[in-house]
Amino acid sequence: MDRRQRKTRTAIFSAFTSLLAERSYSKITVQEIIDAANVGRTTFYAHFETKDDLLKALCEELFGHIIGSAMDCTHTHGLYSDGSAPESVFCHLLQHLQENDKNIIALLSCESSEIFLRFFKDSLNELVRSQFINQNRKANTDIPEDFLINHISGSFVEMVLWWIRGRRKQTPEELDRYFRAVIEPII
Amino acid sequence: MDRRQRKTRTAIFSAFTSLLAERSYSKITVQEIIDAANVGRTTFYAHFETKDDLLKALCEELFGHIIGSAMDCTHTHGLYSDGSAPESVFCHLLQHLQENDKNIIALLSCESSEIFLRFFKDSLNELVRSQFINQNRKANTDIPEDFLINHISGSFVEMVLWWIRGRRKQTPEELDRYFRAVIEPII
DNA sequence: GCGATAGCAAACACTTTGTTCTCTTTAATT
DNA sequence: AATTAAAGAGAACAAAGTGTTTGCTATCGC
Repeated sequence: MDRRQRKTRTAIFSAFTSLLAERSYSKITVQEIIDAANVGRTTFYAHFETKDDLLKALCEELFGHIIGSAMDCTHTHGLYSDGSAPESVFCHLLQHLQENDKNIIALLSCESSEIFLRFFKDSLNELVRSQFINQNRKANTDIPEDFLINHISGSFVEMVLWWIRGRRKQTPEELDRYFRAVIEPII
Repeated sequence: MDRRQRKTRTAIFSAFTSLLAERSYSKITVQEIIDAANVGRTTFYAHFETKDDLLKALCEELFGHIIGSAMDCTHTHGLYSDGSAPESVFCHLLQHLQENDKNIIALLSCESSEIFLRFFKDSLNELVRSQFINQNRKANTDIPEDFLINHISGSFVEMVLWWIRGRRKQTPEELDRYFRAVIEPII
């Protein structure tokens, strides 16, 4: 990709992220993004069809990265399968968030955080599902697997939301312990 | 309240609900609501300041009712405290949803369902918290109560979302059983 | 029936959107 | 360094949506 293109793309993403820290997604106008990013109107529309399209692109950039890295992690340690392994995928994910790559914390803290968390949950659901396939679990066979998968990814995302709303007072390791306490008894 | 006022209010709510079944919240315009409800522009703005204001009013009408009824329920049976009581608050809530009063199912099924579920979760959180206060629980004292409250209301809402996305194939009683299976072990 | 209140319709100023045009700048390649 | 193709800037545009005002009519509660 052309150096200029990368530059504008970054400028737009970064302006958008800044604006999201102040205002809700629905209240941000394309014009404001353009002004903050210091690009021409035409340029914006050459990169993204609409504001929604920009949001989607940002989400893909954010979570593609994080989930990809978590996927690698599951190859060595599978979910919570082996009891007391300190390295769980969830802990890894939380540490990754903590690092705040691409200002992901700002986006998950903003007024419109739910948009991002919903996107996050969808990606996470796939990850959890892929791990559920080859796993020796407790005899919860009367509870549908699909329900459990949703429960795990759903409550993980709700935990992240809780953590962030509470100003992230816990370390990823603490959070991981909490999460284990509510998830391990049922899988 | 004036009979005419009630009539327009209902017309607007109902038009808004119909539109939400087709299109996402953000793509619905005030003009469309006005046309669908067959009211004058001035009339709409006499009732609601903005589209967001209308949404808020609708949510309050919906969940005020449901949560209020669940509150009564918790007076007799407290959450899941007494082991195998068939009447849990959660089951009650699910049955209430199933009745589809005020077309709540349509709203929770629509493209913008998350807006409503988020509102639902906030109300639910209060309900769960109020029940947690006077309750003899397991010795999970090293896990913060606040975390557990969030986990319970969060995963309930995620379950409802899962249920609705899966076209509500389970009965409220089945769902309640699933939910018990993942919640009772930890409280 | 009467006064008060709610609703309607049209027009309004204003904002936002997405497109089109022309012109300038920059990158990659030779 | 010169060339060419692509990218960006800026202005202007129609179209659509918002929220308000004004003048008039219909309806409610008493």
